[in-house]
Amino acid sequence: MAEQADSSGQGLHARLLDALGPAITAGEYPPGTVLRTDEVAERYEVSRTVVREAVRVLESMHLVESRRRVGLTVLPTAEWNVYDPQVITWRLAGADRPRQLRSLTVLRSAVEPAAARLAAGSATPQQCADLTEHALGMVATSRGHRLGEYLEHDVAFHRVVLNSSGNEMFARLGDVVAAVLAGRTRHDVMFSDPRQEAVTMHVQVAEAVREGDGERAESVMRNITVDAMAELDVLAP
Amino acid sequence: MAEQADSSGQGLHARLLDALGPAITAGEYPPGTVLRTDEVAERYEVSRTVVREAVRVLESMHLVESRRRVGLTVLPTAEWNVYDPQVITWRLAGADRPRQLRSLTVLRSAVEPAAARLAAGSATPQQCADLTEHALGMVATSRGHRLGEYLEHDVAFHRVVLNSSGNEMFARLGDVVAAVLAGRTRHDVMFSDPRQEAVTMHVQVAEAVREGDGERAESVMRNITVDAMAELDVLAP
DNA sequence: TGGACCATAAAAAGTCATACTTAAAGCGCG
DNA sequence: CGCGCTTTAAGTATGACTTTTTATGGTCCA
Repeated sequence: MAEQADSSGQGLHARLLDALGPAITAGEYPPGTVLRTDEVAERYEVSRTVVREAVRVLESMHLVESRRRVGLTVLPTAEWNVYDPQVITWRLAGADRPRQLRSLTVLRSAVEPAAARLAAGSATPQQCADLTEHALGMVATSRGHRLGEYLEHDVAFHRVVLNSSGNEMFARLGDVVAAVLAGRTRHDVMFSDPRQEAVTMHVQVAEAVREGDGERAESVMRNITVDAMAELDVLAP
Repeated sequence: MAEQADSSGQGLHARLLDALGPAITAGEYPPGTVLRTDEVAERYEVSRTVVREAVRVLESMHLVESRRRVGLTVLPTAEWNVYDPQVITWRLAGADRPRQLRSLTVLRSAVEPAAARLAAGSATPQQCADLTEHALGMVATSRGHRLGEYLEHDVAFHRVVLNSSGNEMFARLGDVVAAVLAGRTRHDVMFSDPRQEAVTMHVQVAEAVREGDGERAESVMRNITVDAMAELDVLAP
């Protein structure tokens, strides 16, 4: 079973965060808006302590700035820590989800081919096995409207590639890729089964990595990401 | 002048953060270590309020986890939000700086060529002008041990490329690139002037972007990053 | 006698209210 | 026009109380 995600955590401060974060990232409090601690405390019926803790976190995400005698100022979008998983989650849940999905897909297009190339040079036998397993899993579930299972294998596959690259910066993008992939199928119900060519390419990446052919792994993965971009162009405005 | 960086901020909680963050990322409190709020409060001579605020931030960076009846547990490295600018700063200042520099350079190698290609398709005239200006600035300062000025142009150049890509995820990596470039020259005093080929390549990227030649912009930028990787291999073990 | 299960106690984080300190924005006076 | 005072809101500290979770210990059954 999938984990509970890390939003909606326990504790008042976490719940306040899950109220403020989405509100800010959704533009409900546009940049330049000034809030006061007491005001927030009253509105959400929590103590100032709780508000301050939540604010410290928002501040570390560069969503707001707290200044004495002024209050909490919502910062312009350009300042936000857009790599923070929580910020990504909030934005994906909000109004500019399409734009966000596009940004992330472009990032994927840059990172995943590079990761695949590196993976070919440093994946462990276990990782190669996992790769093959999930690629075959995708094949097996690519027909018959088993999108749920298909997605799980797809996500796992890309996670393994990123982890196998041996680069921790790449590895940490696993959640991002998962969010993008999940978003794709969840957003609009995909009636049709995945395209067979896409499935085949995953198998090929697994092969290339197993054989240590970085060049080919990168190249095929690049085609996968090109596909993803194209798909996005069809679905989104 | 360069900005004051956002570490060492005002406020006790920020200072506590600047004590705990580097200590944790440096492995001074290894993963699994358990701290208690009161203990920390006493050791750093601050109130529990302050400790809790700092902890909330560390928690949002996934450096620690706070559990009732247990305390603050330092999380394994794999959990850390390695894209958080503050975490990057802390780690670059610490012991595994070389490893960190390498990770970030690999990331650059994946992202910057893609960014250059996009920039060729969407850079404004102003951005093209800036690009040319900084490329020429690099040429002008590439001889005569003017590394300080050279670095400034270099950083500015790469920032403009990333911003011109029109992708906010890429744009936000400007600080990372700046940190890597700065680290390169600061770490070991570079006696020799930059290689002329490297300088020339920057001029070529500026040209390609101006002419809208994404293919070439990407290709030359890729060579620049290959150079950066090679340089790292020479300097680091 | 040994093990499993449940109730209870203790420990530490979480929450709240309050009092007090500090910095800075804005106003008014010289 | 500028200097300083006032006022405001964030920052800090403390103590009392709540909640959750772990660990302990004891009982009951096999």
